[in-house]
Amino acid sequence: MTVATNDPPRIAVQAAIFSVRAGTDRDELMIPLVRRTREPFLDQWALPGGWLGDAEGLETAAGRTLAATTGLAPSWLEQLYTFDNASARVVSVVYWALLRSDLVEAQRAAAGSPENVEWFPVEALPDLAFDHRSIIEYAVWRLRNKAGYSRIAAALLPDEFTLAELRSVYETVLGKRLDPSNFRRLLEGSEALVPTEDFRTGPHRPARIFRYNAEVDFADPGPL
Amino acid sequence: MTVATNDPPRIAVQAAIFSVRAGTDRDELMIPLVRRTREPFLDQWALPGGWLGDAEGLETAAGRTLAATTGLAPSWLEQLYTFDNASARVVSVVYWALLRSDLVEAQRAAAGSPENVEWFPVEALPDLAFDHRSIIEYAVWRLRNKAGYSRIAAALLPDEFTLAELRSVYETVLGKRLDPSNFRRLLEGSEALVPTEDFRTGPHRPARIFRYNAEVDFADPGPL
DNA sequence: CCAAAAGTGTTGCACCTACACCCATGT
DNA sequence: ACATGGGTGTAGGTGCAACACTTTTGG
Repeated sequence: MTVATNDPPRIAVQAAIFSVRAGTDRDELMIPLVRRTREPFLDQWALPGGWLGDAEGLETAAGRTLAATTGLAPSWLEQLYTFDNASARVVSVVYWALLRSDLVEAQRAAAGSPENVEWFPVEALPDLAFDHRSIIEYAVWRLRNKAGYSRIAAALLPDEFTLAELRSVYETVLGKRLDPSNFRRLLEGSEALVPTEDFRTGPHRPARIFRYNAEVDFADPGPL
Repeated sequence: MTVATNDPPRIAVQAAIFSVRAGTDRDELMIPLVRRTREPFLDQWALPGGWLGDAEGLETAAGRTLAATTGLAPSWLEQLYTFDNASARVVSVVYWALLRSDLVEAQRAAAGSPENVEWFPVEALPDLAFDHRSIIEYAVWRLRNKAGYSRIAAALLPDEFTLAELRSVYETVLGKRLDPSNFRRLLEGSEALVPTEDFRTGPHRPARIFRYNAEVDFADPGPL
């Protein structure tokens, strides 16, 4: 692919999309990648994305990419960073997103995966096109970071969940075990969760089911 | 200004540039703005910026804007956010930067301010073009935030400084008074500063002069 | 009765805040 | 001498991590 030196730069939008998958030991943080169908990096895995459409907003374009890749709307979507590739005359705006794991499962069962899309654990990525590996690492860093002071992890779960399920998400995202009792106290003190009257049963004492407090925001003001 | 619907979007780069100015009571956080010379928002104040040049990198363009506005190179430069204005067919990548206050003073004394550039305290901004006011508020939020866990504030001072001078910068950035003794302990425990053998004299006990420890980074991995 | 997870209580440590106090200089 | 800021010491409080312990279910 050759580009005339004075073409105006084109604008691409890409998305690092995260969800969690139940694993045997602990859960895994998963990300969907697409196999490239053209040069450069033909047949390599890459972040899903596309060109910014005429009269299209950046976030809209990111949502469109998400829908094309997963058939779903994100429960969280935030801009990550804007990269330039002066030699290729491309500026690429990368977003990161969270999807509810139950919706991902349902969608896969119903519609299967689109051609050329595959989910990988972030701990075991294949070779990636461009510098997409370091972009993903940066996105993971942001996710971890934000999980510390915000309630984002909730966006990976259904509306209703037990504390153990939520804790498992945090453990997956943060990559370390958390003390159940301390975790409970932290969240019960935070106003972020509302207890329901329902319980999840199993071979153990029933666990109370919670939902998010819709009043509570996800911290940090955002650009606007 | 009218734009054909199918023009490719143009890419603008803007910079929110910060420095501190000694005030009578406490110091002030200052930001340079430029008066617009064309519609829309003719004659209103706005963030300095310009179009991304052919084959120019984003950060390079931000540095160029900085030099044009202040005649200086920043001691800190970081991408803030990318905004779109679909109706105007513009995508604008905003950076934020820190300048050493001594260099700003020296430059003003030597060369004066460029035409149409004026520094304002962030606490007393004029009416601004576009949504630049909220962009500046977001940049201030990021600066405050980062000052908490990083050593950025140092980028606003000369190479050598006393603890009181550094504390004053933190107080300006964070907008609150800090306890001198606790501030000292915090930084002395952090490895971020290296004591020199010099002292700053005045009508009081001489204050030891410090410099930054070049080994210490400014936290957070950045996108690459 | 036992295993397993839910949920409660308690203790200790680390860190931060506030503030009392001494030190060294210029005027 | 004294005013001013530099610099040290210390006591109280807050929050978190670790862990012992009780509770409630299914098998």
